[in-house]
Amino acid sequence: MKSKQETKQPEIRRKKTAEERRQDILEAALNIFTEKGYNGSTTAEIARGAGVAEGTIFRHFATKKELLIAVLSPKILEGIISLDKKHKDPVEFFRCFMKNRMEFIKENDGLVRFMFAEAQYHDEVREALSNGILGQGINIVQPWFEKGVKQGVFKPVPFPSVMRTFMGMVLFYGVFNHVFPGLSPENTIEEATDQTLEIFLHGLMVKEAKT
Amino acid sequence: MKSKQETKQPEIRRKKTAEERRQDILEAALNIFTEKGYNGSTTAEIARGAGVAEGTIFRHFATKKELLIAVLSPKILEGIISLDKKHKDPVEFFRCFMKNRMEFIKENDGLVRFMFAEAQYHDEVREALSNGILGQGINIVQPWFEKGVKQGVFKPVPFPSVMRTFMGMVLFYGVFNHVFPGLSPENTIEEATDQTLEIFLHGLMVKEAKT
DNA sequence: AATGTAAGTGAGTAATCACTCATTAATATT
DNA sequence: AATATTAATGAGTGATTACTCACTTACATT
Repeated sequence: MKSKQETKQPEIRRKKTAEERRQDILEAALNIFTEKGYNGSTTAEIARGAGVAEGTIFRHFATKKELLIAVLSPKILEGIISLDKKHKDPVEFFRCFMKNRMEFIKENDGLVRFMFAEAQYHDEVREALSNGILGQGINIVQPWFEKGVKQGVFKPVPFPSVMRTFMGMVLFYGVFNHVFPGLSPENTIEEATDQTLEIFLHGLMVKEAKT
Repeated sequence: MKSKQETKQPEIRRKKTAEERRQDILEAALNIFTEKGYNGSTTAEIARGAGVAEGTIFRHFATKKELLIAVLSPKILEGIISLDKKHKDPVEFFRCFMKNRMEFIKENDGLVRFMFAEAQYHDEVREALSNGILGQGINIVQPWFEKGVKQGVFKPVPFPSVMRTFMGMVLFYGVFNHVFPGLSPENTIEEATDQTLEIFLHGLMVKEAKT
């Protein structure tokens, strides 16, 4: 009789390290969270997605909320830092930065929308976003903006407004395409970036039409 | 013995019309939804907020989701239409429109954030938003934009990009202040609008710095 | 006053949820 | 080989959920 060996699972035990299991869970959680939202996702579904038992989740994360934080924390800074090149002038910097950000958003579209959606309801998400994105974002953008102002190429608009309009234009790229599909049908990232940057830097009005 | 008269509720019965009750429920639902999100809100809590029994909710709305739709539907168009004045030129129109929109968002901040947050997860919300806001928005904005292009005051940027950047800047005003409080500390709507409009119309760069 | 109808109620219900725990198994240590 | 440790399991649990329904009540009609 081969009862015990065959009736029980023959293969699903430990073939991965604890860390790998953790990553499986995080990955599945991210997928399900972004699709259904935090409160709309169940730990059972996440377990299924990760290919583990539900109890396993709680061995790695004390609560569901802790799982949420763990999912977002690394993602919040990811991609922010990748501004390695030395840019010569502020305009060049903003061009690269916007292109870089919009590509990131295009690729991590669901994640970005999820982060800002859940930030509405969870203090922890809001704080993580605020500390991560804003903190890093300011550190990177503000010096370049101020340099541009000093050089006389940028207007002395208050920096928060610059940051706000910039982020709004860039972040809304993902939201817009998701909520209003069918619009901007064959807009490539390059075109979208160029047109967004054009408005951000030079505005919608033609120069000659000065008041 | 006064048992039956006193143990039961002495006063809470019909003093309002069915329509008034419905409005009470919608109002309470809106408050609780915007605070905790759709899936984070319970019908029990909404009933409490509206001062009715839980069963009463389901006499007016078949399901919780139907309540969500009923909450949003009128709000989606509200305020959109209030562009009654005849504007003389496109620039003037965009100035008024942006000011109008940003005031609306400032006042209905929670609602707006809620709509876009839930649009991530519910097809019905997305469609309502898409049909309502975009449909009406395009009808209003596009003619003015095209008029401006014909007059030579606006650049011939593809309209979707104009709409997207405009909406992004405007809508993100509410999100920004909520997610990143402490920034732009004493920014009045007027200042914020002016600075946003400045960037939208003329861009961040000074004119002389033409390439 | 009697009766019919529409509105409101809240205890009840089946389903679902996040989370637990006793048990089992895989690895490390001796 | 024996033992200890760590990881994984999934049936079970109490709490919570959206929704129901038998009943009560307020009003309108006669």
